[in-house]
Amino acid sequence: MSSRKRVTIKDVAAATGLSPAAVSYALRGVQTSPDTQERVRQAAEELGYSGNAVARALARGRTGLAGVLSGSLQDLSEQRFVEILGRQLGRHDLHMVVVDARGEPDRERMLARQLADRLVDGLVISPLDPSDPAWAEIGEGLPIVTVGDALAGPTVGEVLFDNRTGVGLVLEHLHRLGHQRIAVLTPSRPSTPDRPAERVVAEKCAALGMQANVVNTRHSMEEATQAAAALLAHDPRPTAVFCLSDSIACGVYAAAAARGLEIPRDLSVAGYDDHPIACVVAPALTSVDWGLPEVATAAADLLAAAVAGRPGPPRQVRVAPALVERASTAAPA
Amino acid sequence: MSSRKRVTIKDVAAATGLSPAAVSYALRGVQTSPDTQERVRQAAEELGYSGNAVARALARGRTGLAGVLSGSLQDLSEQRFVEILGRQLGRHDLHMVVVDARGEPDRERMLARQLADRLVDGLVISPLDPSDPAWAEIGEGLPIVTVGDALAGPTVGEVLFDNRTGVGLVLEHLHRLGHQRIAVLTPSRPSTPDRPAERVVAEKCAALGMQANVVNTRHSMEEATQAAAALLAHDPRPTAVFCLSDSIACGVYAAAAARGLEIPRDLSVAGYDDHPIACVVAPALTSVDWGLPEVATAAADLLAAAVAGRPGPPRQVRVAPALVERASTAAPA
DNA sequence: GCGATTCACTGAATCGTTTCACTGAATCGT
DNA sequence: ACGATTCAGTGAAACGATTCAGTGAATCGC
Repeated sequence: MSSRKRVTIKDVAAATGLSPAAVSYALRGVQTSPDTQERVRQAAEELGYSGNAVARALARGRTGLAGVLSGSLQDLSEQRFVEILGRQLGRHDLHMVVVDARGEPDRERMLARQLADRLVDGLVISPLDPSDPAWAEIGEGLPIVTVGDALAGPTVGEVLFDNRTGVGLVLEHLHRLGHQRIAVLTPSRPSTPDRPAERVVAEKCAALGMQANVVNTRHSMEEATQAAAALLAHDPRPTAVFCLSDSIACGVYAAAAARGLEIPRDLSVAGYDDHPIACVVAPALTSVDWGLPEVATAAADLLAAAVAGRPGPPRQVRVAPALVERASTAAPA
Repeated sequence: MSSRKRVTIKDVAAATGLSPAAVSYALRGVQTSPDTQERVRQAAEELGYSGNAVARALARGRTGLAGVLSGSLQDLSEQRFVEILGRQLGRHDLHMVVVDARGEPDRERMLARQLADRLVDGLVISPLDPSDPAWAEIGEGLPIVTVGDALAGPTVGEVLFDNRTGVGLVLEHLHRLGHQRIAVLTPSRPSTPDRPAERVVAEKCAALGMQANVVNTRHSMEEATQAAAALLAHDPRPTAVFCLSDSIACGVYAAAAARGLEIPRDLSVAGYDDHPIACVVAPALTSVDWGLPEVATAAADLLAAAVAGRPGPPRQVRVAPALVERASTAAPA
């Protein structure tokens, strides 16, 4: 590609007859006379000089990069989260390194380790497996902000979802409508049956005296469609499906359509996270709103504060869920 | 956070009585005896050593990072593109730095410059303003793969959409159905009226003798909803709306619902990019499929090849569009 | 048994910045 | 006019790896 060599600060120094140190100062407008600054700026412009971010990062001990470790980027809501988070991190001059655990806790741990090697200044993570002891070690050397569940290790900030309430809102809603035999589609892998959200589902169903068939799938619409198809072929068929993401709910819509089931007449469907498309699918999807924009903003601010070295105890932000009742849930036939 | 200092290669060297160089070699399993390697590995483990990615990047001249410059991350299809691209880049041991131009060409140029400062090994970009002369300079020093439109500068690979055909498929479809007065919702900012896709729209409409009202909006569903609301309040109302993304189409759905218009009876709607939700919205959305997974794979492979220094001329991949007719388009009333 | 090759490892240079500790000159207050 | 501050700028030491050139020792072929 580039035939001629990269131009460094030394080249600018040579061109201006200054020392590299002076150039470094001048370019940042400190400790130098205005006319020197102008002279340096001009020379830099002419030579086409544009720093070397890696060298700068090594010297200053900061890369300006924030790691974002998504549990599953296939989920529409996580995609949206990344979009908004990026916008908010940008306000603090941080860029995102986005990596995707794809629902696999092992991969999540591996990626966190990789990123922690000083490539990123901090990490935002919505953990698949918040109880993994590895977090203690990783959080030791790197500012972490966790989103969703509390982490088994030190963090600089936590944006915690009250999943107990969130799950409760949906299950009580379905219970109130008269559903007794429901299915729950969760994005967990079998290897982490202990995820907080799922534990809450089991507890709450038991408390309400509902019979719940909990099925694991992934966030991809395609896989959720398959899982839902299997579920709906079951006899007796559940009267309602609670999906732990709106992406999964979309999969259920597709499976229901394929089977000729009409929502909500033949089947109630509830989602989770309240993605904007919940209003556009038909029938409009009942879901649980967490105020994702505020969540992302809080996460970004917490991380930025820690990266900038602003002191303070790990701050917690608790976000409350709100059930948004739409047209996809009704009393069973 | 971390009370004790970061452990470096020198610490491992001291612990094993070797030189830093030897440790460096041993950890990569070259030029050292097996038992030394084992000894080093063990010491590294005990000390909790885990390289410093920045220092490594400086020494080797590679960061292992690929920049991904999205035109507008609000677009569901771009989000999906990022997800798949990340998966494919991962196969080549590249992580993604994801940045969002948010539809602003100026921001796009600024971000490209920022990333180009050796922070990333290469850049994947779906350009908002492919004709910007700045690309020449940026592409000079950095492997770039462009997705969508050809860039006004050197690249190592191009995945080109045949927008002429893609736009033509939709417009001909609408024309065939009998639509004469249509609206086109594009995500462009007014500052780049010259984007290839839009130019094609104008040409094709003229060729078909259709009257097209081209309106700029953004990829966010909310903004598209507003733009569509204004559009639908117009008298005479267009009989069809062609949206240059499925996200925008979702906005039109919302606006149509708010106005009590039934799709496709009162209004035909066509999308672009064929996101999976096109099947789930109601009525199912007519859209144009580009084979996004293949596009992302091609882009990742092209970039990885260039980053790895494999030679070869800039390869071009042209992808052909396919119209997917669903239930959102019909003959006007 | 002897020169040539391989092997395992070392020391020092390198990557391109930033920053610390100085220095000589100019400016200051008194 | 004199000691004390600022100011603009320098040289060298970080930052933490990789890698080049070199060095003894062991191994090889013959």
